Amino acid sequence: MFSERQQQIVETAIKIIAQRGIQNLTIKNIASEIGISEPALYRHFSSKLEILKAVITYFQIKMQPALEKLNRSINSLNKIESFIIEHLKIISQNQDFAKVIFSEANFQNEENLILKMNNMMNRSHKVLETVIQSGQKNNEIRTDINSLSLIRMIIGSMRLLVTQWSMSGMIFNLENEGKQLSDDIKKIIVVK
Amino acid sequence: MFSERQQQIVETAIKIIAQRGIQNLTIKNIASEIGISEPALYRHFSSKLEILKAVITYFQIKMQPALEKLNRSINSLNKIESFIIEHLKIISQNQDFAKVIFSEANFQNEENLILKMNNMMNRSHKVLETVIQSGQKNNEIRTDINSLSLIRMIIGSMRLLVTQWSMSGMIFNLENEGKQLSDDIKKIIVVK
DNA sequence: CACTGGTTAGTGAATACTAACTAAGATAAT
DNA sequence: ATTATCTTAGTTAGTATTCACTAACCAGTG
Repeated sequence: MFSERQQQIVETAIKIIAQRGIQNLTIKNIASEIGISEPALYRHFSSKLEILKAVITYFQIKMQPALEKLNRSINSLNKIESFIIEHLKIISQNQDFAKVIFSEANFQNEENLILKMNNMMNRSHKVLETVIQSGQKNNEIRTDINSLSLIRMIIGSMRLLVTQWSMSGMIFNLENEGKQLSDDIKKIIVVK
Repeated sequence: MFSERQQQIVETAIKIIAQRGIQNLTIKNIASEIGISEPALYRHFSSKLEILKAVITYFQIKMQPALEKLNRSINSLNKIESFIIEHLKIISQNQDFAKVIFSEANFQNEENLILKMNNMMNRSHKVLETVIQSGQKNNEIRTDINSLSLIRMIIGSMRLLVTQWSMSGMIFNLENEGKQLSDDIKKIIVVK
């Protein structure tokens, strides 16, 4: 899908956004970070917009395993734990992701990018929704709470955790803190 | 604190960020939206950075009442409900806020702005933390869940709700949806 | 000898900000 | 009360810099 050079460009773009903000994502900065000239970039992407689209696609590819692994659990609560832990594992292994992935606002002014970003998010939410609803049917997850609220609490707290981790300068261990959060979420949603 | 013109500039800046993204927040765009010339802006703010600082201060001022009103309740659960509802009420009355206020990434490349934004957030979290901890002492809020996790679930779900509202084009009623979320949160944290 | 992936040199447009000037109103001196 | 001066908030016309992107050329590889 992406050539090696294209991958390098996308990774460099993410790095620049993470470290210096989207305002500093310029063709010149990407090129000089890689060590090639500006026009050389255009041999690999036809425009800056195409690079941004590729950034989102790259996220999608990288985060995919977090959605697949949860099928290995049968129990709904374990699936939810897996959903949380696997997402956080990938993010903590790709630290630059944290500053960029949940900042929809970064891409806000390009219709295409919003759509692409929304699709990615929605896919993720849909997976969690399915897990929750089947868990409620199986009487593993309490049914006196709206499933939409549960989704918002789970994904919302995950996202906030990542934001806090990123704003703190990655000062704490994301996976450990995620395990604690996941345990607390399980306690809260389980049928007693 | 802010002159009328300064207020108008700040409000226009928020409007532009909300509608066209931070990349389109230029002195020229602010000026022409207001109907004055670019240099006239510099009579009111010494630089673009000062305008962005003022944007954050403006948020702080506007959101302040949401933190004050919760003291009118005695019950901890009601305080939490008030925390959620009052925040959402202000945001739904200032729709442009939604796209900007929770996007820390927008201000990511200026040390001063990150600090200012973090302070604002932390103040808000501290208030909620106090409520939760005193609620746990009074046996109104369950103590088998880490208070930090509770904070993350409440604020995280609130933020996600606002993000979804904003990304959907404000298609649903934020306050109603917030009431539902708040009810579900109360159910989940109350001691039974 | 064509293709791939580089180069140098440049373009027009946009950006934050400045210089120099001005008209209207407030304040102060006579 | 009139005149002189200062301040405020605006203007037009610029500046240097940066931006995304292009033209034209070139060296190595199959």
